[in-house]
Amino acid sequence: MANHDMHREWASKTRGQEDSGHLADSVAEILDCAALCFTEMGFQGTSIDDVARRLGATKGRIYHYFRSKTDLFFEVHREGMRRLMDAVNSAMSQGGTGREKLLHMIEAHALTMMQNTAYEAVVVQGVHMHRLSATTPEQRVSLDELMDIRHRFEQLFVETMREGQADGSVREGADVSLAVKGLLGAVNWMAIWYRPRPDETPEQQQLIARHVAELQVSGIA
Amino acid sequence: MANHDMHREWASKTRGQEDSGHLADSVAEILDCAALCFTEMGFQGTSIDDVARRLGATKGRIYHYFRSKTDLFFEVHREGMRRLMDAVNSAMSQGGTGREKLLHMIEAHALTMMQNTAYEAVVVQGVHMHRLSATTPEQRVSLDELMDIRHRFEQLFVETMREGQADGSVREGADVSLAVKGLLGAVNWMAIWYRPRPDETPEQQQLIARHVAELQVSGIA
DNA sequence: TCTTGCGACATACTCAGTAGTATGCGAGGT
DNA sequence: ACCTCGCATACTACTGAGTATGTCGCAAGA
Repeated sequence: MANHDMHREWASKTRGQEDSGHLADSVAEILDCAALCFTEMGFQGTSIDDVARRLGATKGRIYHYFRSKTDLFFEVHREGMRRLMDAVNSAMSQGGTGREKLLHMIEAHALTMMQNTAYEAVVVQGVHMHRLSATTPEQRVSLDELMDIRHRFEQLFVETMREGQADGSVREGADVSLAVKGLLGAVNWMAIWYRPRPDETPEQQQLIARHVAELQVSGIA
Repeated sequence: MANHDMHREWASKTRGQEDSGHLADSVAEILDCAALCFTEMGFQGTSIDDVARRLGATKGRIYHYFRSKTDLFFEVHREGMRRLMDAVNSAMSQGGTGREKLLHMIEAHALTMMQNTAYEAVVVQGVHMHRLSATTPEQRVSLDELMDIRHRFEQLFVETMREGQADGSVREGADVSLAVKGLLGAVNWMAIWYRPRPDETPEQQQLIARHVAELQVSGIA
């Protein structure tokens, strides 16, 4: 019970300023291992013991910081979304026409997917879970919160695309909402097929990301 | 063991000509319910008892026709892929330039996604599972087989796009493989966000499908 | 007509795995 | 000397896949 409150405090702390202790390291380490396990074996397919084993520890350590398996999953998801948001927000705030901004946003999104495969694969999984009715009452609150963030994320693209239509850099007549769902789908799907080559340089990653973004903006014809 | 062989025979029968008995109905009914359960609660989140309950029956009925839960899942997946393949193959065989064919193929794919939400959601889930290392030796054989079909499916798009580049209807310079992964991602992502409106007519569905296809071919700019 | 066999399930188990808990325990700070 | 943090250990209770066996109806042969 005291434990329980501590977790929540923790969540807000990490979201705010980084605590300069070993605590943050320990939590981050757990999140990293959890992200890998969830990515490789899925949420239900991963047992807490799996994560613990990967940590070289036992359940005790995990349950000391997280109330439940679901809580752990959501925290990984949240971190993944945070990284996505940061990257896209940053790209969006660098001026240009609507079309240019959109291009940079998609590119940033793609690059983040490629550089955080584990976390972002969990994010994609979480979006899937939204359909899933199999959630306890309390978990649904967390899920809804995350889906709200997800929605705001999507709105960033919608707004920028509308901006592009206003300044003439994006063609009119297209259903903006549908177009955004399409391009986000294309990028999110990278979680399925993209695997970093062992010798892949950041420059090569950037090239792929740019290519994906250009295709979504300009099409193939 | 005799049971086991029966299942396999069965699979080939259903893939060939329809048997005009109650057997096919019973199996199809199970597949339908399983597709819904897997879609709503995920593979691991669905218990055989869940499927049975939805059928208004018990485990016995399911295990009479399927060796294991995994087998059931794969059979649903296979059916979903079959429907996709049929639709896309049919669209591809209707002439036109490479670009036109590609447009029709994407449209057919999208429409199939919208008209078979449960089965196709399972297909998407199955593609996810390919990453998952958590599969028993024998299951991996089935999974690999399905991934092979999946790969041939993807190749249909790749070939058609190359055809389009040859006849000048698709622009050169684009990485064909990457482009195909992008557009397939956009369409597959429909499994996440698309829900048929209660009063949605087939014509409206067709419009959405066409729009999605056009966006992928022409881009937004 | 009887019965014999089998197909199509239902019932009643087993048992391994797993989320979550309760408690122990050493180290470091005060 | 004590107390709390940061875990490890040792449970519990339950779920859920798979199995073994029973049962009922029907169809074909004798």
